[in-house]
Amino acid sequence: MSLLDHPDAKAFILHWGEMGTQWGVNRSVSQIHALLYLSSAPLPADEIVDQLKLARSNVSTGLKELQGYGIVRRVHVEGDRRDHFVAETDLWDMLMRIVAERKRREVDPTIALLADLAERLKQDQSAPPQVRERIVRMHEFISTLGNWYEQVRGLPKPTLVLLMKLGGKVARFVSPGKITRSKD
Amino acid sequence: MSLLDHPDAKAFILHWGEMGTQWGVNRSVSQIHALLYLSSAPLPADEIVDQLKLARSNVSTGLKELQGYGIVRRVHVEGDRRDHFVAETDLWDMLMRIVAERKRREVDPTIALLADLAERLKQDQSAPPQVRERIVRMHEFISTLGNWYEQVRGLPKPTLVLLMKLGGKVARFVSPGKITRSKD
DNA sequence: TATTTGCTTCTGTTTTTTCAGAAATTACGG
DNA sequence: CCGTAATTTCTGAAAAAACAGAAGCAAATA
Repeated sequence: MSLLDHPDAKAFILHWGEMGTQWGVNRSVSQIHALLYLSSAPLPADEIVDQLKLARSNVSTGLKELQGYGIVRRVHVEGDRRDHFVAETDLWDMLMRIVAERKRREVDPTIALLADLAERLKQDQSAPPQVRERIVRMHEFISTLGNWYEQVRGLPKPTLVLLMKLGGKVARFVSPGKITRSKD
Repeated sequence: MSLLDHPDAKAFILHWGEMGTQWGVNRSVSQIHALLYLSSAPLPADEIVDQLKLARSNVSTGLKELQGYGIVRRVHVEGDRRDHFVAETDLWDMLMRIVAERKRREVDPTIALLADLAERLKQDQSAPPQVRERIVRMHEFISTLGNWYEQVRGLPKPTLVLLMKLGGKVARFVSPGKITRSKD
């Protein structure tokens, strides 16, 4: 029996698909992800074809994409030749993997380009000062974000969860003006 | 003289445009944004048309979109009937505005839907337990992220910058196991 | 080793998005 | 107010992306 027959599961899967399109992810890909996320058992590609009414070829491509993000993996099912697929169900892990991959694909190349431009502009006397200054600042800004991310993603998950729950209260430790020094 | 004649400015603008497309933003829109970001003076729409070689109509739409994000604003230029436009140059403000707007447009509706589905599923005995459980967890997860964001965005900018620089070191205050209690 | 089964890659079609130009509307100056 | 300049909205064309089905390939079975 298909998950798509449950109106709520269906609503979830369709919405997830639309979400994807808004963030530059193919609709089919995010629908496949949503379906696997809700599924209680590993699904073979054919099953996904039937439920989402997609062509076999696209399901194949979509699964590859999701595996590239590391949020879907192939599993072997006893006595079945076909590959089966399951989605990551730990939502922290899922988010972290998505962010990591998008950084790798999109942000890192951007930082590399900005570094390059900033470097060249520092030499170039003929460049309009505004251009130099603003590209340099953009480079610094995105690099700073990148460094912050690299540090935070290294923290153990329970710490992250704790920090998240703490919300704005972390600010108490770093009231500006009084620089908090760690006693190493 | 056009900014597009500077190879570095041009590279920046073109790359910014491609970045946009990857995150679900129209290429023209992000190019317009990049051009305004680098520009030393407010630009009228015609100027943008000339430099980026876009149709006047699309520049109009693009500017409206950017104003919707709050990262471009109209300014009046002495003795010129035409509207002129400038981009936000404080990158923190820029980022915060983009995030705020995307949350409003895409995340908030998602949370609303998930709340709805989770609510209904708690009643529904016929629903597969996996479906109920996972939709509920997704709702909790995204809501938690949303709450965290709402708190953090309220912090003064200098505090944010400080926290960012602190990076993973904030973890020292919240070592798991030892729950940090605030003394209110 | 031939045959079936499952998976992927390729190709042409369909759908969606982007975009230019025309038409319409609004604001401004005389 | 009338005419003109500036901007926005509408519409159809062009470009890009998504997709289905076919063909190709690989692996397993017999």
